[in-house]
Amino acid sequence: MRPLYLTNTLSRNKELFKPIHEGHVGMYVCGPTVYGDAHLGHARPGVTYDVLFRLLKYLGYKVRYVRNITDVGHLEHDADEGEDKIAKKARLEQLEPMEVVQYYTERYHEAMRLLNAESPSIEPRASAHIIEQIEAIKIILEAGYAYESNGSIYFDVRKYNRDHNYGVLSGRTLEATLEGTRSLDGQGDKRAPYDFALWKKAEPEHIMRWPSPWGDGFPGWHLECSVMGAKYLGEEFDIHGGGMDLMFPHHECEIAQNVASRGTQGVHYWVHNNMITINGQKMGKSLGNFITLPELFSGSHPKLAQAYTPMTVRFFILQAHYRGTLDFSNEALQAAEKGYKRLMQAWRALGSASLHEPVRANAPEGLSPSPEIQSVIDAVLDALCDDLNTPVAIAHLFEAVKLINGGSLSADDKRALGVLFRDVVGGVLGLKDEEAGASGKAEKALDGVMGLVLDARKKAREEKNWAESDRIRDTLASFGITVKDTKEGATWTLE
RNA sequence: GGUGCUAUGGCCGAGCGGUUAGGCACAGGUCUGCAAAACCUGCUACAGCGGUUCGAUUCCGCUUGGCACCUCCA
Repeated sequence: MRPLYLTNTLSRNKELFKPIHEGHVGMYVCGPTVYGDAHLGHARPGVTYDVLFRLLKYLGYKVRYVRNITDVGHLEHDADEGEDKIAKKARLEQLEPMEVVQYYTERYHEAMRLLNAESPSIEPRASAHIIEQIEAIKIILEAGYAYESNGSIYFDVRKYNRDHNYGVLSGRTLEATLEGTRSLDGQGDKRAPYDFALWKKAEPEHIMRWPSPWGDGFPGWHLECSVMGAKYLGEEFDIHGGGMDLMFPHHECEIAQNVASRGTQGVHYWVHNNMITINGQKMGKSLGNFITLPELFSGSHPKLAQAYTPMTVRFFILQAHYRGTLDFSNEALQAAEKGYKRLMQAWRALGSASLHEPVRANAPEGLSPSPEIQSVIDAVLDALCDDLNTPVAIAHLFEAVKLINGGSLSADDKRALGVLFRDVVGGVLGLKDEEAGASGKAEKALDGVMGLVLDARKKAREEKNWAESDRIRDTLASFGITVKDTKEGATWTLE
């Protein structure tokens, strides 16, 4: 099996990936809070961990990929009464909380589907694991690392830090944590500002609530990942992914909870993707640069010069390394769109037969491509296995594009590249040709009609009737159909 | 204030102690009735100041700038 290296936040180093159980990988990724539409930021982990999932499978691992849905809601401190986000939205729209959850969960799934992100193996909901969370709290209480205060349970960070290291992941010390802590609502119940809630007492107006030994309430927001990760992947598992903004406090607290409740940090490799910025700044509702995925795909946002297809967005994300910030701008997206199209065009030139075949996780079998082609193939795979270096992999793919466009490839070279595109571009990077293939009835009809039209134009050209030829081309262009004359004849694309 | 990250050519974005990343844009050329595409060529950057080194964009220090987290956040 080809070795895979991943940057582990715990060590801040690139480490050789070794799964706990040979041939199997357990991977947990922090999923969305479903109280609003998925935004540009969600696309980053959505695509990044999808590629990791696909790559692991390509390498031959059997992978269980768990991505949670946070439907209990987190405390919203900028809300009036520390009201639950989901409950607040429900109040505003006069909906049941679970109705909101259902609606946005489906919207999220649709956005991920459009981005061609595969479904996780398990997608557990926090609300379906209240019992497990209560059990975990009991254990932490018994272990002495939590205390009850006014109907809520808090994690005793100071005590924990005496026995263990609170800050292994983020590199913070307790004092450092204290420095920046601001005074927040409901701090009065805590012994120390850095203590975090395991269980929160529900005020009467709080809609989302569950009974517990400590009265009606809801679980603290760090707990669900600890509990669901252990439930579906075991008390120790291989990979935990999420956004860098979750590193502290969320992931740090997860580790503390794991150690306190089961005596192990639980996670072997912490993988963190960086943020997407807009003109150098983080996206935020208050900054007015908050773009949702539906808006991005339809172009309906003042910051957008045009609509961008899901594959353009995916390609755009893949063109940067996941650990660096990625700056969004119309220019950058437009450049990505062109690059993506060029890559797809080369794929098409390779022969459409290889486009939609099922992926088989094998190296080109029985082919003997030229050394030049083989080295490109190796370079692409090496890059992907080097901490998911998709930009370098793509750079090498463009070498292949040049060779393909150059035309003098042997049959074996073409087939080897066909396998590379099918398994890696399609299978691992998850890129698909948005223009390929007529699938619907209307598309098939258009295909036929276009054949007819181009036939007529061909006739006109043979008669050197340029006026008629150009008239057809210009008219088609006004419908958004671009005609290009190649050596093999005219081709067309619909914008 | 604390913690961490970062500073690359017109734009996006890799990388590295000595070699052209790549994409987009731009310019010239080939091809073409024209256009587009494709192909070829050009554009050779690494914030500033010191240091280590035979040699630094790549390592170290300082300066200046940017960003993120510390508060829900992908």
